[in-house]
Amino acid sequence: MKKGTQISDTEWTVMKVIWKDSPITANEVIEGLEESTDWSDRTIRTLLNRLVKKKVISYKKDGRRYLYYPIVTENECIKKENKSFLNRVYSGAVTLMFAKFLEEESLSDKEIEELKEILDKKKKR
Amino acid sequence: MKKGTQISDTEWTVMKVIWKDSPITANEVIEGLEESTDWSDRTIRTLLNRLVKKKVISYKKDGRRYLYYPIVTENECIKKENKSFLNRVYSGAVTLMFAKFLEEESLSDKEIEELKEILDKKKKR
DNA sequence: TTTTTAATATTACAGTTGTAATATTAAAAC
DNA sequence: GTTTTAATATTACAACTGTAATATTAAAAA
Repeated sequence: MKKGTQISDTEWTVMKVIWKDSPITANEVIEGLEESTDWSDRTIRTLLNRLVKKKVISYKKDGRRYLYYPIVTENECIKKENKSFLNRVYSGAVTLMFAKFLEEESLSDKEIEELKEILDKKKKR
Repeated sequence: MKKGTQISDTEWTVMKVIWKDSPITANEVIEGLEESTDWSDRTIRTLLNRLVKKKVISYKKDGRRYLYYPIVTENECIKKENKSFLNRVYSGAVTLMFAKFLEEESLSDKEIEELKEILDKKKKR
């Protein structure tokens, strides 16, 4: 994936399937999205092609099918998105962002404890 | 702002200026962005027009100038973006998102304490 | 070997976005 | 009142997106 490359909304949806289980055929991706979307199989194939063109995924031929696999890790992409979101909406202010999310998201006590632990670990180092 | 309306990257940049100080003239917005961007004044006027068309802002005439003001609050927009980001990248998993951000962002001990306090308050209710 | 079929490749098409340039118009200046 | 000028309005244009439809081709079936 080139430096400035972006993964669009719909492309993210496809990538989640691929990251979860690859190598994967087009048909398997299509199947994987059957329940959660109402996209035509054509649409999903278009998205696969675009992701190849963007060098986010690649493929190996297997007979007449392609086996797609990611060439960028999910973690890399997440980090990019994190940064871009944080800047776009919060001008980089992480704590403000956390506060805003906590305002609206309902978390269980357990989740809250989990987060506090993460924070503590963060502090120690 | 209609339900499905999106505010683009560059539009967000403009909106931050308007939310911070409105009513505001086009020239004031342009001035406000002079340092932080290298956009032509033309570009900024285009963005103002688009924001009006999207009903994110409106204006009152003042002689031959327009005084722009937001008709959607920053908080509303932030909430929308939060939700859409959380779903796009994390499929809605807040704690995972927090964890990922904490992995890469360096926070001061003070900030960490601040966040823990927010979490505690959250827990009590 | 010819036909069928299931993959992939190419093309479509309108709306959005980034990034302006040009045109029009109303207020100021003369 | 006519000219200048500074605002706004309209137009531009390519890349990216969402959402497919059609065309081509290589493998399978007959």
